[in-house]
Amino acid sequence: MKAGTDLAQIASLVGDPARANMLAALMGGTALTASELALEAGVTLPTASAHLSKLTEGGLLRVTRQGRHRYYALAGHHVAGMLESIMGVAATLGPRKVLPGPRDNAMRQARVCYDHLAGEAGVAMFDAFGGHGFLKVDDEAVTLAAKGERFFEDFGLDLTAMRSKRRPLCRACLDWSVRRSHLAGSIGAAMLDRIVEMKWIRREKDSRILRFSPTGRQSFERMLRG
Amino acid sequence: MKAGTDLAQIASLVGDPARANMLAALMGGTALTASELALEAGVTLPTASAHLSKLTEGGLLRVTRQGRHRYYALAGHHVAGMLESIMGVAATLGPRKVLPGPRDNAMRQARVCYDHLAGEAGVAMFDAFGGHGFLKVDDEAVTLAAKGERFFEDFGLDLTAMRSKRRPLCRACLDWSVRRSHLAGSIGAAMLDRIVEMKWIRREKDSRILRFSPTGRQSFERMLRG
DNA sequence: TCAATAGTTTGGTTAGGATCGAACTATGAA
DNA sequence: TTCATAGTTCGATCCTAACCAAACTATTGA
Repeated sequence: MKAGTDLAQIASLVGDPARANMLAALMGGTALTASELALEAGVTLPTASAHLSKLTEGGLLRVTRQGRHRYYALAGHHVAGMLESIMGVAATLGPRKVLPGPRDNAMRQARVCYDHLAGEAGVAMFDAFGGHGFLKVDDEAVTLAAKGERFFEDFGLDLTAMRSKRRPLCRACLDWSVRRSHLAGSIGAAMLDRIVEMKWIRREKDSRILRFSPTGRQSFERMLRG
Repeated sequence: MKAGTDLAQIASLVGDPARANMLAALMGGTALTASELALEAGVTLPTASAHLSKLTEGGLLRVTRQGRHRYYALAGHHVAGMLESIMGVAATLGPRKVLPGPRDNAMRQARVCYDHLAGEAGVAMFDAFGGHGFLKVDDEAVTLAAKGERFFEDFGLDLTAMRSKRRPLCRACLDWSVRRSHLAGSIGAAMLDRIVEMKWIRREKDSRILRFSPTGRQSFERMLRG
């Protein structure tokens, strides 16, 4: 009985379309202001404000005030993980009836899943790392292999710093668009950071879509080949 | 926009207290009839019936007819996983104000989480397996070690059969009651089966609670010591 | 100090959906 | 066949919560 109440409380927060759209927008990983989120959800500012209070009250969002702006972000990885797992269930409900538009296609190719690379590019990267023996993949269980340590360090990641954090180094995250796994965890996040830093990929404004630059795609594919 | 709609659709199914209670009851892993679920949720049969149609329609439940009974169960592990992840988020929202009753205490000790052992006993088992080097644990990433293969085979599990399934062998599942991980995946499920089979533990009727027999607890602890 | 922008609060409207009783269908038992 | 039990469908009621407009507060800039 108790468990059910808790379940319902959290789920009902996500269960409203306006709020769900806000949360989906925040899956992009960047903090957004109340007005941006109102626009995203297609409601007026007052309505958005009420929703945002509920979400923060409910522990799903974290808010930081900056001057006359209020930036909202997901409260943590556990929330992001929960949202992805809900999307995962949604994705199993039969293939989409509507044909994917161009926007959806871009999403399917490469997008950010909270703070790491997802979509076909993410899956390809995950598979390549497994194939080269950088990661030891036992379905959902992923561990870093010695060969991988060298590779990631060479690529510019600071593994020792990451190990000191509580967050797991590698994690498999089920991709709702492709129904296969991509790389999450702190290495996943750091890889995306580095790839953006090197300008292989550019984040599209106010969206989860990632766009490869022509040379970036080449470099990325060269990396996958090892 | 699209992602938000999907999110809301699934989440709103879980977001109703009556439905959430039904789902929580089904986390026990056993299929239940419509009347049992009505009782569990505290609603009349007609209401329950409506909810159950929505849940099956929505792809969260699977129903099998048996004579004049209809047995409902979770549609799959992805649904169970989603529910646990929602509970996980709920658990982070500050410690419970109300003191845990005796029922809650039993739950906290040992319960079934869909099909594997959870609660303090589950966490203890997970830690022991990690400590003995049966499992290699890198936070959430868990892999089976050679030493573990021998152990589990000796304990009576058929690993080769499990490997042929799509389900991962080992997975860490965050325990909402203890805020630490326990063992899920097919090995987790098989371990619970075996432990019940050997009568170390007995499932309490119509509940997720597991009760150790006195000798069972001794054997269990002996196993943990290795 | 005044104007402009960001966000919250208040009050009133509306719609969706949860609920139940009563009538109906289906399966099993006598 | 007839009765009992399991479950669904229908119709009506009721309540919550989402929504917006307008008024209000807070921060920045001039």
